[in-house]
Amino acid sequence: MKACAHKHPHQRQEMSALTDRLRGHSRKITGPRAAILEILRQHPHPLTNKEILAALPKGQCDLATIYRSMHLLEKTGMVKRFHFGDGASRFELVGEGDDGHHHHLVCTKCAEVVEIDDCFPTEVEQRIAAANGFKAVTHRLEFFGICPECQQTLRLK
Amino acid sequence: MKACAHKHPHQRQEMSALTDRLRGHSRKITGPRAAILEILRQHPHPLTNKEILAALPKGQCDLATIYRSMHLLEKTGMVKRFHFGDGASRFELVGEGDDGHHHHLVCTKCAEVVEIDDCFPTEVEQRIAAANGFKAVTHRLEFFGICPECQQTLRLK
DNA sequence: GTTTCAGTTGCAAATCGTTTGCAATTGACT
DNA sequence: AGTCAATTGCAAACGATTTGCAACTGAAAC
Ligand SMILES: [Mn+2]
Ligand SMILES: [Mn+2]
Ligand SMILES: [Zn+2]
Ligand SMILES: [Zn+2]
Repeated sequence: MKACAHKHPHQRQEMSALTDRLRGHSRKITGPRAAILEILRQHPHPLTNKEILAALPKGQCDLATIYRSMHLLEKTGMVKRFHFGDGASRFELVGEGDDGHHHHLVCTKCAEVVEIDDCFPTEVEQRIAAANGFKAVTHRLEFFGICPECQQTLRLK
Repeated sequence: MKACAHKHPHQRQEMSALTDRLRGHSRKITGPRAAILEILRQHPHPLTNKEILAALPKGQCDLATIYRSMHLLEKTGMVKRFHFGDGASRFELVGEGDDGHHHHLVCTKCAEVVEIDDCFPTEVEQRIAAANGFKAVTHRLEFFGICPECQQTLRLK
């Protein structure tokens, strides 16, 4: 029995580990980047760029810089991009060596997000890939519903 | 044994059936709407609004009208909206009585789309919903990979 | 067939998330 | 401290989508 070999989702990463990873890609550790990483570190859920901006000490960093930073972090595999179906991309820190693949359960009323450990069955995915001659097949999967609190709210109306 | 009771994916619908459904929602059958429905009828895959516009006899209808029509058709349950992760929404006609829930396999190189019949296991989804106290849980799921033709192309480079 | 009017449309302007050009700034190395 | 490529802020540009508004048109009612 393996003891949690690789799936430690949402374990807060050390800031030094993060900056080391950036340096490893020969990138500068700038004020804005450190601030952004700090925000991501503190939030174990996907954040939009605007949410990151709002969480930042005001005037700490321009929105355009956040967009550029997220591209960089995505390219270096330090964050994973998620889509919840509204227009905006959301980003979450990814553990070293992890590819960040996982899924969420989102409340369609209040946007609460729950991290989900289940994944689409590999065998079925492989069968789908093979049946259509596709290679390197992966998937995006998100769940949507009404959270307990919003069920309450609805009942009262 | 039931003979294909409800899942007849992508069976081309009669235009009259479509206009009847719209009338059923007390909406006018206008030139633009008929033209849009005709395009959707002919395409068994999700289309962006811009693709619909391009497929339309030129000048047949304004892009804003297509956006408005897709909202209407979505609200009345005649089309289903899909997200492939690029900015744009895509729409597909939904059979009468069907909710249109299904998934796709998309080539990340050439954007070819394959319709998929598999779905996320209901039992697992229910377990996820129950474990988190969520109600009315559903999911969005799309597969991405490299299609046979693009595998060829890549090999040649 | 004509009248009537709410529903619909085209067009332009507005909005939203995101990208980009550019000149000024700044980490990291010497 | 000096150098220089990488980085940033700011404003303009962009692509998808929405919206205000005046003109227009199905379809129900005469
Ligand atoms: Mn997550
Ligand atoms: Mn489809
Ligand atoms: Zn998965
Ligand atoms: Zn499904």
